Amino acid sequence: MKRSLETIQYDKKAEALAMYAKALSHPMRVSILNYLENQTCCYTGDLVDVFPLAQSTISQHLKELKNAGLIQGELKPPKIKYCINQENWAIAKELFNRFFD
Amino acid sequence: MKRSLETIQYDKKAEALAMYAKALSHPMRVSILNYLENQTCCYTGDLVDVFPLAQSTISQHLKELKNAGLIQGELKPPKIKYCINQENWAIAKELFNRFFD
DNA sequence: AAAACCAATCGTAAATTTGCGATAATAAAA
DNA sequence: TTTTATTATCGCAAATTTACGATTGGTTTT
Repeated sequence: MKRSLETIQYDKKAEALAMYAKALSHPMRVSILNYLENQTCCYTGDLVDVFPLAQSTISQHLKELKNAGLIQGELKPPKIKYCINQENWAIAKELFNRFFD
Repeated sequence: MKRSLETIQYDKKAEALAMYAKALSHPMRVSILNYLENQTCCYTGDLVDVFPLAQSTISQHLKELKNAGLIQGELKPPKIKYCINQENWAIAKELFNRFFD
């Protein structure tokens, strides 16, 4: 896109909130997080069984959630166990709480 | 994108949360909402003065927030006064509250 | 060492998002 | 009625997102 030359500087909290919101902006990713909240943890394969999306697509969504810091993966060869990252989860929770007054 | 033929059916609340999250997924839109929370209401022109983005771009962001239901516009010719849509705001707040346990 | 298992990454394609300038639309004011 | 003020919309271009199948990369069995 034709961008302004200088990158716009936004408020740090606004940027952080937008970052987490972006991670939550797809129903599949919200569903994954809901699933994780109930199951405590899960493997990629569990999600592939539950949701009608290709394994590679689900893996991509997991990657985005991981990049946003909302989940973390633990090597449990040959599987990978994903859990919610409680620390960042709390940060996001606080951000949204404050945002919505 | 190459989509599955049948559209995937997600949980209604997951879809609603994702919809609101999408509206919040850009720092400019978060900034607009922060501004609106402090000022109660504002005109498009106010935002054009405050933020270094083209008027058309800001108008587009406002449109997205309106489509998501988070704000509403009141004709105040020749201006348009934007306010937070309290009803939907409360719904979104509740959704995020529940989501983050 | 070879085979099997599971998940990440690559390559690709289509859709969507973001941004801008230019133009249109609407209503008030002159 | 013409001009002015304000905001929305259009048309375009670049970037990003979403999705898939195919391939690769680690580990563990065999």
